[in-house]
Amino acid sequence: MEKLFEDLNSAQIEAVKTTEGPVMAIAGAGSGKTRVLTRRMAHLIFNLGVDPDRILAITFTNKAATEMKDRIVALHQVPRRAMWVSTFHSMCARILREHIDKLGYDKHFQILDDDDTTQMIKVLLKTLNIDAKMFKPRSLKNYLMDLKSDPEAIEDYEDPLKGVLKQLLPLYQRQLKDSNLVDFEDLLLLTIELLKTHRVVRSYYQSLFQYVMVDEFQDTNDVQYRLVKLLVNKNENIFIVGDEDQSIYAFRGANIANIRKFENDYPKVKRILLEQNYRSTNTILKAANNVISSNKHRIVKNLYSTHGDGDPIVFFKGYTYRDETEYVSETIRRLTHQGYRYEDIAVLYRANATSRPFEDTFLQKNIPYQVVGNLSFFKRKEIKDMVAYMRLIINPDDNYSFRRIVNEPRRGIGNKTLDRLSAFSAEEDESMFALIDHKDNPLGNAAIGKLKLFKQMVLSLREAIEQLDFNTFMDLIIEKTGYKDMLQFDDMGAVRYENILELKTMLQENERAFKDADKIEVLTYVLEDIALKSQEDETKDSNVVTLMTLHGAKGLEFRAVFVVACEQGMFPLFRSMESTKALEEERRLMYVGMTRAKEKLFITNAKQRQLYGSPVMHTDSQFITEIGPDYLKLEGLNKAVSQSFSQSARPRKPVMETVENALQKGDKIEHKTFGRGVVINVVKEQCVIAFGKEYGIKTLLKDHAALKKV
DNA sequence: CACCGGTTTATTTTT
DNA sequence: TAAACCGGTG
Repeated sequence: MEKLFEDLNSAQIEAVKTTEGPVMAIAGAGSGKTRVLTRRMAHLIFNLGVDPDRILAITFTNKAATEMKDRIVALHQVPRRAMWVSTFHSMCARILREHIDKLGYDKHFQILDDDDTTQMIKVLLKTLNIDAKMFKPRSLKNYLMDLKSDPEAIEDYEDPLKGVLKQLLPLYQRQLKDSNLVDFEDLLLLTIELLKTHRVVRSYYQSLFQYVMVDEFQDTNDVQYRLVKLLVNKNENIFIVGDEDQSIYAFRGANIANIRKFENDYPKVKRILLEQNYRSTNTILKAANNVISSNKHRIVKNLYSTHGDGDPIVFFKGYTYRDETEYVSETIRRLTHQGYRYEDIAVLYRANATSRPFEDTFLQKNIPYQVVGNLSFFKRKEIKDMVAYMRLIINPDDNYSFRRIVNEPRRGIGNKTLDRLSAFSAEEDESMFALIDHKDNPLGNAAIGKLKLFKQMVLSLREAIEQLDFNTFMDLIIEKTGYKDMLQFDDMGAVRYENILELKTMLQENERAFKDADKIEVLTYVLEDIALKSQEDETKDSNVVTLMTLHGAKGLEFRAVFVVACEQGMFPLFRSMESTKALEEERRLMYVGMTRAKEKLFITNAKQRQLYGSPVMHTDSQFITEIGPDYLKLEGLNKAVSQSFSQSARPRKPVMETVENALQKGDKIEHKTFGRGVVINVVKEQCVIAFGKEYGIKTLLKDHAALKKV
């Protein structure tokens, strides 16, 4: 049993062995945080005899949860299902599935993902006669979610937005409940409500979870913090791990201050610092440290590594993005000749769209790759449609799914009809599906006829489910709904059909896992899984280069890492350049990116990049400057034009200077009505300016009178 | 109601 | 650039 500790350093051992009372581990990048968590869990189970299901371990992503479970299972024989190792959201779903009836929902509730929520808001805006141009559904969604966790905050908004939100929120919430749906925020909030209002349930879970661990604590938001507090019992056996330098989810409400708050709320807390880095070379660590040290207000850590200095970081600058993708491809080729495998290499970028040109080049050069997280499998239209069919079959009250597929494939049921039926549904307080053959419904006979046929079909599928295995059941769905026929006329039909087959496989796997369970229960569970795992994590393609966002890379490591498109405006993003807070978060993102690399780090960019379809000139990311010249080896344009660090050395074209002296990219401006903004592009007489949230991005005449440089 | 084609518009990160 | 949106026609 001492094996559990033999490859740990003393700080790590302390973190593993201190099981009683509140503990906070400040874990720098690459300090073996996951190892500590896993060992701690193993220590509890095997040395101290704690039941696996009495430990609650919260991770940030499904990927992390799966990995942790794998490690424990591999280490010792513990049944997977017994463990409470999950994300906040899936933990909540698991609790609610058991108890949600106490809050007036049905236990077959389904989970609405973000896209669904936005769609729903769009429809609601229409019924409220609110112009979706003035109030973007996407940003309304964000406001709405914020408001749900903090209803008081409504007073902080100003009319007309305030008025819109006041109308929208109750309507949205009622629709959800009527359809027996919950959104991501509800999962957390309803669980809190449940625990607060039901003493018995609360004390059950509090005594069940003898030990609670929370990973990536710097990324918890206030609601999640509240939830953790509710689950921890008076023994206060809570262990949190975090690193404020890696907090990159403020946009989702993550609150770094929660780390400090934790120290206040649990005064007996023991603080452990994990400073030894097992991952990167000292060059990489020092460079990353140079970058992050520009952030104010942080606990200064002293990361060190025993891996030596290693190679310098390469900074390649290309003229166009083509140069950049070429360079990355060639370098990958070279690395593979030096013994690197494709799976040792990652290409990281700020925004998903950046992956495109890299994919093109890799394809052309036969470099095997995998893009993580872009259009996830479960977000594809055909999959969403199939899911909607299954949801409606399980739960006919689900107006949202009803609307999605009632005319997919085309059944001659148009928007007019649906709007009427929807309004009627609101009046009668019954689902659209149920009201189809209501005697007073305000629809034409033709429409009623078509709707009745649809209803018949859904009901017959509902009857079929208990008798059939999932394989036959899915076949029946695509057959009866006409979906299969529709695909034959679709250019993408074959691919879409393939995807549906994949979904079928997934259902069958679950069928096998829960042999004796009721079909509807299993299906409910699978649909929940799909909603929570919109970020597919089972793409375990072997030996391929990984392309992903910097956010997606959190918690991972690679022997060689490329951080690409490092230009002012791309990374950090234009929008983030206005406020220090946003800029500091971008900087942490850079820190996370750099510290993913074990041996080799490449930072690349291009002077000119295609943006919104037209070429735009960019300067180097300020983060490159922040690394400082000592750790960088220059390649590409850098070499020819000498260093980008001495501004004066760079020759300028005087012609452009005079033409464009009025406004330039990156200038901060003030507009009479739109307020402050940043110029993100200048094309001839026009310029594109990013204003604050309310106004978004606007294209204006460059020398407009309302514009003023600040 | 479905379909076509022209026009506008938006570009961050994720459970 | 590409996807979403709009408005007119069959």
